[in-house]
Amino acid sequence: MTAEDRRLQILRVAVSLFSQRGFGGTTTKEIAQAAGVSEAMVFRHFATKQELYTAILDHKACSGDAMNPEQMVAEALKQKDDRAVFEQLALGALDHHECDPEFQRLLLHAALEGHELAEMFFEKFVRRVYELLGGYITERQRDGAMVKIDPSIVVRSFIGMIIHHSLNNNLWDPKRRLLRISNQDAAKHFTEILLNGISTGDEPKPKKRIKR
Amino acid sequence: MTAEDRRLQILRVAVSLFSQRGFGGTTTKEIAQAAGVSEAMVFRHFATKQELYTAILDHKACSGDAMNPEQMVAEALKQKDDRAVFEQLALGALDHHECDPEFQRLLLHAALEGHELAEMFFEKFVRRVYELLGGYITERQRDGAMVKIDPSIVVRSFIGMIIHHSLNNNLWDPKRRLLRISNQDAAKHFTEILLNGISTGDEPKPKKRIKR
DNA sequence: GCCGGTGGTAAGTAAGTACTTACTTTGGCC
DNA sequence: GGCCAAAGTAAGTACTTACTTACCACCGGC
Repeated sequence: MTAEDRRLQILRVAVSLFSQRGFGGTTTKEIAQAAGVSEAMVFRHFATKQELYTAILDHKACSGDAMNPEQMVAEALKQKDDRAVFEQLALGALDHHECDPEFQRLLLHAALEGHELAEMFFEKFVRRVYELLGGYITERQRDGAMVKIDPSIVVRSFIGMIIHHSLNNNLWDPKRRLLRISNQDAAKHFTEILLNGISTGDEPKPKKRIKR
Repeated sequence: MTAEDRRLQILRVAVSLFSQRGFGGTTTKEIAQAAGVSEAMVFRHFATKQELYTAILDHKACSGDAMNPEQMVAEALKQKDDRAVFEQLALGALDHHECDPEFQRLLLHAALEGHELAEMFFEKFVRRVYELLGGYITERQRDGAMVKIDPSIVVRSFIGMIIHHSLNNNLWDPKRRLLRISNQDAAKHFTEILLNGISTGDEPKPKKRIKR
C-alpha cells in the first residue's frame, strides 16, 4: 500500500473515532488497530496526535465536499425568490448533515475542547452565511417585502431551526421519537414559518396551505 | 471541614472542570488540585471517576434550579396568551442558560460521549416541553388561531431558535460578534417571528411594529 | 489521659498513554 | 539473482492515569 493511501486510510479511520469519542477519548493505539496497522505507522504519517487531529479538522472543514452557500442559492437570490433562497439553503444544510453526521460531531467536540479550528470554521463559514442571508434580507426590507427587524436575528432564528433539527437527528434523537420528517418537508416548513413570520404581507405570495 | 461540605466542594470544582474539558479530558488529579485536597480525598467521597461524573450530571439535571416549564407558563396557558406563553418560555430558557452555561456544555459532552444521563435528560425534560407546547398549539389550532401544521415542527423551530441562540452565546460566539442582543429582546423577536409565522390572522392581535 | 472515629495525606501500584527505536519485510529495477 | 528504499512492525521508554494502602492529626466523651 502506498504512503498516500495509508495516510488517507488512517485519517478516515481517525475521523470516525474522534467524532465518536473526541480527542481526549481516543487513543493512538485504537486508531492504529482500527486501521489495521501498528501504532508506529500512525506516527510515521502524523508526527503527533495533535497533528493528526488538526489534519482531520482541516481536511473536513476545507475539503471540496464542504457546503458552498453562495453558489447554492445564487440563482434564487438573483430572482428574489425568497422561498427558494431559504428553502434551498435549509435543504442543503440538512442533507449535508445527514450524509456526514461525523462532521457535526467533530465540530462540536472541537468547539467544546476549544480547538482553534472550530473558531476558524465559525469565522470562515458561519459568518459568510450571516452576511449572505443578512444582506439579502436587508435588500428585501428595502423592497418593503419584509418587516424591519435586525437581519441578524432573522438569520439566527433560521439557522437555529436548521442546526437544531440536524442536531436532534444526529445526536439527541437519532431514533426520531419526537419528530420524524423528511429533509424536504423540514426545509419547506421552516421556510414557511420564517417567511410568514417576517413578511409584511404587502407582496402577493402564494398562500399555500401547509399540509399537516 | 465536614464531609458533606467537602463532597459538595469537590462536586462543584469537578462540574467546572468536566464542563470545560469533558470526562475523558479531565483527570482526577486536576480535580483534587483544584479542590485543594489530595487525590485520595476525591476517591473517599466518590468511589470512581465515573461515579463522580454521574453524581454531577444528576445533581445538575435533577437539582432544584432546573427549569420547570409547566409552572413557568401556567398562567399564560390558562389565558391563552400566545405571546406570553412563548415569550416566557424563551426568556426562561435563555436566562437559565446564561446563568449556568456549564450546564449546556456538560450536557453536550454527555451527549457526545453517549452517557445515559443525556438521554435521560432528553426523555424527562425535552419531551415534556414538546408535549406542553405541542398540546397548546393543537388547542390553538382548534380555536382557529394557528394554521394547521404538525405542532412538533413548530416546537422544534422555536426550541431551535432558543437553544441555538444560547449555544452561540455560550460556545461558538461568546464575544457576540455576530449578534449582540438582550435575552428579553431575543425572546420577544423569536416569539414574534414564530407567532406571525403560524398565525391564521383570524384573531385580532396587537400588530406592534418590531423595533429594529 | 487515652480512645475511637472522622477528615486528611504521602507514597504507592498496575495499567495505560503518547511516542521511539531497532529491526524485518516487500516490491520494483538493473 | 542482488540491491535498496520505502512500508511495516515488536518491543520498548518515560510518563500519566485511575485507584489503594498505610499511616497521621485532631477532637469530643469518659
